[in-house]
Amino acid sequence: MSARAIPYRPHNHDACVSQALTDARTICQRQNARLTPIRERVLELIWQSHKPLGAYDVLAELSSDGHNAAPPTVYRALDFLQQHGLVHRIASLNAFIGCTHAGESHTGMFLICRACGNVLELTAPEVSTEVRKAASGEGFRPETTTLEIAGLCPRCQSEPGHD
Amino acid sequence: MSARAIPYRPHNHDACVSQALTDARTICQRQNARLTPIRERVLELIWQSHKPLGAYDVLAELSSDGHNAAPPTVYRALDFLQQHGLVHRIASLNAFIGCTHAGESHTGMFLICRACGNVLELTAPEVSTEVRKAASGEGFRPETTTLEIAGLCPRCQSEPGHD
DNA sequence: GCAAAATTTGAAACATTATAACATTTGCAG
DNA sequence: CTGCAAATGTTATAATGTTTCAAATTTTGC
Ligand SMILES: [Zn+2]
Ligand SMILES: [Zn+2]
Ligand SMILES: [Zn+2]
Ligand SMILES: [Zn+2]
Repeated sequence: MSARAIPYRPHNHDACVSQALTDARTICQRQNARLTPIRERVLELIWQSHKPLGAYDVLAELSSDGHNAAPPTVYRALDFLQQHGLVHRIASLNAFIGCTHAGESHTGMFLICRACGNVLELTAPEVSTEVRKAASGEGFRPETTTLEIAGLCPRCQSEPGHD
Repeated sequence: MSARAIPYRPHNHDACVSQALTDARTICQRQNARLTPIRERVLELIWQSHKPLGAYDVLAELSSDGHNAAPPTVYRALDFLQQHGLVHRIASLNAFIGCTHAGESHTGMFLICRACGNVLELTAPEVSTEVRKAASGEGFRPETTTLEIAGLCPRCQSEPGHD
């Protein structure tokens, strides 16, 4: 819930992870939700980088932990984490990423670099406002928004092939 | 490429379909693309309603046509139709829907009714503008936008359970 | 503490969506 | 006609996600 690093550039990512885990514990406590070991481990795995991770990638990591897990284990953990706003699903990639605005009420907008795979989550109130306007212009009552932008991140525009 | 019907309400849908097919023929001719029988049939099936259709739904329809099709047949036809801007894939549903702005350069925004399943495609320039602004504020160069809004259409707000 | 209830996890099978690889056919240019 | 490229057929397989029921764990009421 403090200032966020820019995923596209090298940074102390361990700080991202431990911040995310700390935030998650706080949030779950506030919501009387149980952040069990499996759930916490899945969150940690999702946060292993700023590139979205597929459910089966998580599963593989759990297995190499020695944990004999099946797909429902992962999907259940991911459902829980989504429900409590700790991870987001990127529909265009069938993959999951840690929320960088956990605890804040927000509608995520995701900038997905097609070259390096990193994803930046933004909150863009002006976008949300225009979306709401467009929807209500049609009499439509919006509930959930999926907004994913694929393109090139600053770094991949200037140094193709990094990472 | 004329005025569009509102999917949420009863309308002469045959007119939607024949308009879509006519437009498709024109567009493919202009682009020197071959709208083969299979591709045209898949487009017609996709247009059978304003509810997105899964690839395997299309496959099943083809089969009941007596056409002995396999998944690649459908996915190839859908790829072709997408490439030529005749259908869109709805990422949040893993399903496909006919483009109502074929031939116009546009970025679709989809209003998806979670009750009746109908989808309205909009072009919202203000939304696109704000998205571009938000992206360039991060130095990001956007290429493709996925914008899908789930919620309740006007009809399902007032008459729950129709259709 | 202790038994009943609710939540969480384990495990096996299955369902759905999508692609890979290679053979065959079709349309078209020369 | 003939040869080439595009399109389709065919089979198999990969990737993603769900259902179902049993077992274990945690919470709750007493
Ligand atoms: Zn980081
Ligand atoms: Zn990048
Ligand atoms: Zn219609
Ligand atoms: Zn509706």
